[in-house]
Amino acid sequence: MDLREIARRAKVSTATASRAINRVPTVDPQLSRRVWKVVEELGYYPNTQARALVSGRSRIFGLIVSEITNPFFPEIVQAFEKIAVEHGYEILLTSTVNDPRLMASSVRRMIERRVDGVAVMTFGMEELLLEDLKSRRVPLVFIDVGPALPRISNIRIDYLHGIRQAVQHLAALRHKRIAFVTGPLSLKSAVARRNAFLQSMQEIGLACDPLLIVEGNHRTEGGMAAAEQLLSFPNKPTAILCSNDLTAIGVMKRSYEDGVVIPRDLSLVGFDDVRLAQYTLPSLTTVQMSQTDLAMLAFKALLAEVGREEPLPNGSEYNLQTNLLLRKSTAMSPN
Amino acid sequence: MDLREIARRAKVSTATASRAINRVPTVDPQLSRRVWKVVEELGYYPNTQARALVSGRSRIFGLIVSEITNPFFPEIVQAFEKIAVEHGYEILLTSTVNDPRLMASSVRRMIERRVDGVAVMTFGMEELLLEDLKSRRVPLVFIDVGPALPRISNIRIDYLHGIRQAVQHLAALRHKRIAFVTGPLSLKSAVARRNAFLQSMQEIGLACDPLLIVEGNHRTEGGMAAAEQLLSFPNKPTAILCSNDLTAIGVMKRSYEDGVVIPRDLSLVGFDDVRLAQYTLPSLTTVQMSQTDLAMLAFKALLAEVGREEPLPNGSEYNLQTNLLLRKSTAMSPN
DNA sequence: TGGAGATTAGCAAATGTTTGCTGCGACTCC
DNA sequence: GGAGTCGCAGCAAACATTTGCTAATCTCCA
Repeated sequence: MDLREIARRAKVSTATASRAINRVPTVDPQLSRRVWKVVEELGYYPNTQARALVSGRSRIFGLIVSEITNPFFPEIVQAFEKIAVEHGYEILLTSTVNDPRLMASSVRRMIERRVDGVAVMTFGMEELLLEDLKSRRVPLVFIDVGPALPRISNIRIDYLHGIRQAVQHLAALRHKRIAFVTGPLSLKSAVARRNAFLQSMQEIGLACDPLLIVEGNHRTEGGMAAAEQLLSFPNKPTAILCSNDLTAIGVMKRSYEDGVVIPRDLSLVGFDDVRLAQYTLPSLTTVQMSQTDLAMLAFKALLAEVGREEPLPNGSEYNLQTNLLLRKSTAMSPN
Repeated sequence: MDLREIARRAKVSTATASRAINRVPTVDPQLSRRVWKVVEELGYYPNTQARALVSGRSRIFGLIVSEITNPFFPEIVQAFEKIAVEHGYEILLTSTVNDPRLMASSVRRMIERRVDGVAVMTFGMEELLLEDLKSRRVPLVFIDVGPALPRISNIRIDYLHGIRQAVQHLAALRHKRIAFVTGPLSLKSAVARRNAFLQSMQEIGLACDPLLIVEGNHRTEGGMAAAEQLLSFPNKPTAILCSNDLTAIGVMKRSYEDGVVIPRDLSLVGFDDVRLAQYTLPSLTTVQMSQTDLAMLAFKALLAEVGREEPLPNGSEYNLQTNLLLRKSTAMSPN
């Protein structure tokens, strides 16, 4: 069943049928009604491929995330999908699992499906692989790491604000030896978080023992390994700040196994505020970075770019704040 | 840059260029090489929309899940995406959040994009809304609830196997008062799990106090509410089995708040085996239902259906086993 | 009554592929 | 050497839409 069929049954031309369906105002209301009647009766849905072909717009946005199984991302996907659907867009989701080959294949898939724009939510990996997209002038939106070029937007995340709050919160609880478990340092966002930590410590004149900065991988195992290391020191930290919540969950796990009670013996702060952070034992104090806002900003950035006739020479910028969320995993320092 | 451009530069017709790109064996290797050279040089990617239009196959499969933020589903999405990409398919993901309107809009989006098949992973809600897909002869695959019709496959889940293991495990630990927190009973899968529990209890001659069967919602809050209720009884259960892991995490949370120590005071068993179940405190004994296998079965079912000339009159069936996974949340009954 | 102008329906081209069919050239076989 | 066969390149139609342009009809006024 196609538009011609509709046109035939409504006794109009396909042109008129098309215009009626797209609610072009120049078509006679009576004809329009006739067309719509047939459409409803037959349950006709326009063929998006044909539409895309002639209009040159696929109404698909790509969404590249680093790992859909990291609970941070499903929330983004959900929010992005919601707003996309509201605007008549579809989403092409790819999860790169930090594998350059998968990233390359993602890009290829996006181009083949002729996406109208791509949100790159990998927080700083493999941007070089996006050359193909750039050269095709596909609007892109990045988290922090996008170059200042036409059609490329950036969402700037204020890591410092939330992390400074966290450090000051711990300092107020008399913690002096505060450790930081980073993400993989190949990730720009992980480096940014660590730097925000270092700066916050320095600001309030707290020494930062290099032994207390250990590299994790933004996953639970990394948190466990880091905790194992940190808790083995004779002069162990009394508080640990983590580059993301999954890492903090790993630290919790390892502490539990070692009989270290949180928050009595050890204060713990995460980053991201994944939904599950409310359900850890004890619930996790963490720096919130709103996944919903992030997704909405990214979508709006793309939509704005698609709508622009002449792209801005340096792309546009959006900002996202982070904020400390107090829960139950921090307490006064034991010593 | 399109196929015509490639053909022009390689000095062949578009027909030959097309065949070369699709590796049709009848084209002269020399011409083929010429075409491929140009393709590589220009970084040409075929336009999937045009392909879909003429071939009548979009090479997109729809994937409807009930909630992408439930950690059970991202694993499915990841596995489904992986196998789909390996077979040159794209995936159109929609999350219905158990909202009939969203389900309806999902279906509409799938039809508009002309998906070649849809995997319905909602475990038993709103199948009636899929009429549109059925009437268009789109291959569908369901979990348990699909009608026996041509082009409709089912993945039958053997809930009883794993749940029976769980019940017997608890019985062996001398538990007598075993509670069960169900999912929303509007979900067929939730009912099936509860029934498997009842049957398992009966098999070994354990009484089943109706007060100990309480309805949750497959989310953490539901687990918390259920635990609150169960732990308030004077004659409280010594073990709780949950319809999914999120529920179990809620039960854990509430128990922790009430000072009930798992597994010393209360044994707990989940269902699903989400990745996080390894990281709860203590780690969660649960009935595993492999998300990867589920996704792969679903994909294969769709692929088989797409490849079939004449559909089977009653669709096809696939089976998935469930198995108890022992971890640390169960122990000998305290009394 | 005629003509200008406004309104709106429909023709046909265009989008980027795939593929059935035709036909050309070369080879085989008797 | 000629008929038959085979291999393979290319023409052109088809897929389902949108949209620029043309033309037909109508309105209104001189």
